[in-house]
Amino acid sequence: MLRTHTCGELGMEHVGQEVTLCGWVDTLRDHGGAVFVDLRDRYGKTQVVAAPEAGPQLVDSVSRLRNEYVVRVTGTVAPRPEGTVNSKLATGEIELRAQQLEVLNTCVPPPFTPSQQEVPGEDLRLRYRYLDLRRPEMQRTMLLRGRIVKVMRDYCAEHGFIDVETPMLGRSTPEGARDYLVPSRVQRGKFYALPQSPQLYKQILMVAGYDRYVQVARCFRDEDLRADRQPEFTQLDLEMAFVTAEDVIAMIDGLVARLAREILGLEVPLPLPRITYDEAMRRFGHDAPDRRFALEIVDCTDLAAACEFRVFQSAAHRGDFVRGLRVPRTAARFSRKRIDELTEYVKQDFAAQGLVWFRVTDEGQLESSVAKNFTAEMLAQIAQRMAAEPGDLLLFVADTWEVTCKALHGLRKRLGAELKLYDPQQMHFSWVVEFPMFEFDKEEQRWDAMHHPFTSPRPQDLTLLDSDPGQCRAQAYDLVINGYEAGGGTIRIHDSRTQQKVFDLLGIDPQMARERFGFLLDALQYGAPPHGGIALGIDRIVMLFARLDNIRDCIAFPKTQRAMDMMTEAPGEVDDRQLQELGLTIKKPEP
RNA sequence: GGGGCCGUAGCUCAAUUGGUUAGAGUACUGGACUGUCGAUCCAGUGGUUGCGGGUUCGAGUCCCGUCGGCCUCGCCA
Repeated sequence: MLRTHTCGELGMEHVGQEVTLCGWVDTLRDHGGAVFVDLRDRYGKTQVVAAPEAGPQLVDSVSRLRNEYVVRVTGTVAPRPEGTVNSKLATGEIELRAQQLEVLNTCVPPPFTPSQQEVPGEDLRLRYRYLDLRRPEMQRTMLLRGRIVKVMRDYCAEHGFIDVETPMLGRSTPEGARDYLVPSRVQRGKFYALPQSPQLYKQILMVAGYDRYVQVARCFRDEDLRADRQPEFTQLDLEMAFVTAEDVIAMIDGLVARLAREILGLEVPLPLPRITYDEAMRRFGHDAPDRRFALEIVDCTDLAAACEFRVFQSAAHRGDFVRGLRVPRTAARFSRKRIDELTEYVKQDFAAQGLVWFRVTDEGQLESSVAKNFTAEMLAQIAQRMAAEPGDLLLFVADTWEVTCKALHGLRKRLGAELKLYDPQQMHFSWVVEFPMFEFDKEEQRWDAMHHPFTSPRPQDLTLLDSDPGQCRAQAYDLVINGYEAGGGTIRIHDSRTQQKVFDLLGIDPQMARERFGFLLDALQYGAPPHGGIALGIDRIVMLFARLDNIRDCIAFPKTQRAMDMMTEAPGEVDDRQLQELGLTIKKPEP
């Protein structure tokens, strides 16, 4: 080792020792006679002093150091003179009296330094990611990520899970997200697909009898990015045989509690709270509600049907819904302009027709530009239904079920943050269960799998497969943290007859099924045990545990919104020779 | 594919609602300084205002296009 200690560990107990440190020059303070260097590595910072006693040559060479030079310093640990102790530094009681300096490497003037206070623009940070990753915030997140993954691995190992790797070069299966494709050289014109998840492999491992499987698995989806979505991301993927949904949920409950305890020092009471999908949509308008605050949706469709206000009445009469939020004690803070902004928001982002609002007066009356369209009695009924109190603001959307869900969820999220209805440090873990098996695709006029086509219906809903697929509920469960889907899983279908039925419903005919999932159907015939599992989004969990609002900050080398790596400039063009070998020609877009 | 925000010195930002020579802090370069820790003091270098067009007597500022970053709808079983 080129060093005897790190820059974060020296203290009073080391005084008098001769030590050698290696690190980067974080800051340089040159006083002419004495020069101070803060030497930084990932463990911390230590002040190095080149004092006149060490000789003019050493002082001179230390003063010629520059930001981010990599150096090796040998010297004696000394207590700092009285009054110069730096309490902001873990090593602030001591300093290293330099005797020897070796410049291990120089550094050209960097576009930004880890020591500067302003965080540079994200494009610059991504381009010079190696500098960005030197920043203490980034190092803290990366370390946290490592600890989280270790807890996950330890927990799974302790519970008998076997870590098995599955292929990255697989075959494209239809539905789901768009695949990233890899052309085959040996079989011209054919393609591998990078896995969207190891779903089918892990089911086949269950058939193989590896009854508890786990993998920290990289997954790829070629879809548009978001703050919480990257084209490649990491899942804690696991699967268990001879289990019910309860068993999987209980297993993850234990993991969540352990993560909360070991990473956040938080005791989370188990079992984690659960609500059904239907309840989530009713109360929160979303299948991954942020339950750190209330602001729940209230249905007023029945009142609307009986009222004189045409917007409400006609919505109710055509089978749509009138639902609203009671925003407590905010009427005074919401000008017409601000309400108009919210109206614009629900129109623009969720295609809602509009927003109907009421302010609750000190006397408990509802006032609004549309209030004249209601009888006093109806207003009172609405106020009562909404549990309105003086000073509240009531917001209503009259639209299809889907639009009311989306718009009110959007409003709820936005108002929750803007009005600071929750402590951003707070963590809320919960489950959403009993998802529908299918959703109806109106454009294609057919049923789609809500989760994936291997999801098992609840046993009591099996008959609904034939009679009323829309009512059929799946043995599916999503882990929700602070309004984010942090993981999701299902009990799978383990008999080929049920599987066939589901394929039929989804319009996957036997031949198609054969071509695409033949290997799985085969496997299911060779003694497949009942099985199920879950995949947790590691990047998102790190993001939430680190209290960040963006997934890129939890990934060492993330991609931009256009799926570019700004450091390597991937994706890049390839040689004609490479294309030729693959039998590919590129159709250039017309200018 | 749609909507929105942003792009000015290496970096972070400012620039009178279109007006003269585009500024500040920091970084960088040189100098001074023996106790600093966001060191301080003095001096200096540094600009195609992302790019292209347009409107105007005059554009960093307004308009159109384009490139890039971010947020978002669609999309993401």
